[in-house]
Amino acid sequence: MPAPRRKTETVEIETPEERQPVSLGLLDNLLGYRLRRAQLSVFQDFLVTMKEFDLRPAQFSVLAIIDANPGLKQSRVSEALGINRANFVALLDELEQRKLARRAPAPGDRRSNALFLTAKGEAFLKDAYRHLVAQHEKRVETVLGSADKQQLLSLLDKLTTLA
Amino acid sequence: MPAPRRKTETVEIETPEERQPVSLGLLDNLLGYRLRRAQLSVFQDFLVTMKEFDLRPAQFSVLAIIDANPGLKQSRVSEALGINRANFVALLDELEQRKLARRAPAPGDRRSNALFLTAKGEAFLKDAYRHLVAQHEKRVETVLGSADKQQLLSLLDKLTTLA
DNA sequence: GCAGTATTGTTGTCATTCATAACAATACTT
DNA sequence: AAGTATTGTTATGAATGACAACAATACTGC
Repeated sequence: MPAPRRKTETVEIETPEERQPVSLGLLDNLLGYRLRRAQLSVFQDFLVTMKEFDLRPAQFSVLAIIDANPGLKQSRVSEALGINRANFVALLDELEQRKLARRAPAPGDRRSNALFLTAKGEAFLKDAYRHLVAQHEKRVETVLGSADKQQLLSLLDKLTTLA
Repeated sequence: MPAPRRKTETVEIETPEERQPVSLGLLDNLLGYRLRRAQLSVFQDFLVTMKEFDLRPAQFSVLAIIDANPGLKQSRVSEALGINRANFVALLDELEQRKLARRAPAPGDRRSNALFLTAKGEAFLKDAYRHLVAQHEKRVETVLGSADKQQLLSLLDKLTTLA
C-alpha cells in the first residue's frame, strides 16, 4: 500500500495536471523582475486602500508634492515626479475639477502656474494619508517589520541613482 | 566678501530661479513611491542594456520561463508571469516570428500549446543574459554591493506576498 | 453515452499610461 | 529689436493591461 499523501485516510483526488511550481530560471537572480513584482503588489494594495477615496498613486503623489511645496510652478512639480509636462496637464485638470488643487498666476512669470492645494485638498490629503498609514502601511509593516522597512528604503534609494 | 560657492574666483551665474530641492513631503515615508522610482530606474537601465538585443523586460521574462520549464503550457507561462492570457498571445506571436520560441501541440490536450525555445532562442537568451549580467547587474552591484543585493531580494519577496 | 460546465487560445475592444511633436504666449539673451 | 528658450497646452500614436466573447476541446455527473 502506497503511503498516503495527506493525513486523512480518504484519498484526495489530486488535480490530474500536477500543478508543479514553475521555475523562475534566470529571472530568479534578476533584480528588476523581483522589484517589479514587489512594486505591483504594493501598488495593488495601495489601490484597494484608496478606493474609497478614488485616488490613484499618481494623484496622491501630486497632492503630496504640492502640499509640501505650496506655490511651486507646474513644471517643477511634474519634473519632481518624473511625469512629463504634457501628461501632467490632464492629471492636474482632474484634481482642479475636484477642487483639491488650484492653478494660480505665478508671481513674476506670466507663462507659469503656481500650484496650491485648496483647503478641501489639504483636508482630503490628510485624511487619505491617515487612512493609508492605518491600513496600507500597517500591512506593509506587518510583512516587513519596521526596521526592515527603513533598511529597504535605503537600499531602494541607492538604486534610484542608477539612471 | 561672501564666500564663493565654487572653487574658482569667477562668479558663476546662478539660475535666477533658485532651483531649491523639492520636498517629497508625505511621499518620503511611502514605500510604494520609493519602490516605483527604484523600479523605473532599474527598468530604464535594463532597456538601455538590452537595446542592441531589441528585448523588453516582458519578452526576456517569457524566454526565461520557457527555458527553465520547457514544454510548459501557454496558460501556465502567462499565469506564472502575471500576464493575462489574452495579452500573452501577441507577445508570444512576436517571439515565434523571431524564431526564438515555438508553440507545439501539448500531449494529451488538443486545446493547449506546449512552449519551447528554439535552438536559436536558447542561444539568444544565453547571450542576452550574459550581456545583462556583465553590464546591467554589474552596475546594480556597483551601487548596491552584493550582500545588499541579496538582502534586498529577500525584502522584496516579503512584499510580494502582500497582494 | 450525454448534457452541462470549465478551460484554452484567440480576437476584438476599451481604458490607462507614456512619449513626442507642434503651437501660442511669454521670458531671456545679446 | 531679433533670435532663442521655456511654459502650458493640444493632438497623436505606441505600449500596456483588463475584459467580454467565441470556437474547440476537456471534464463532470448522471
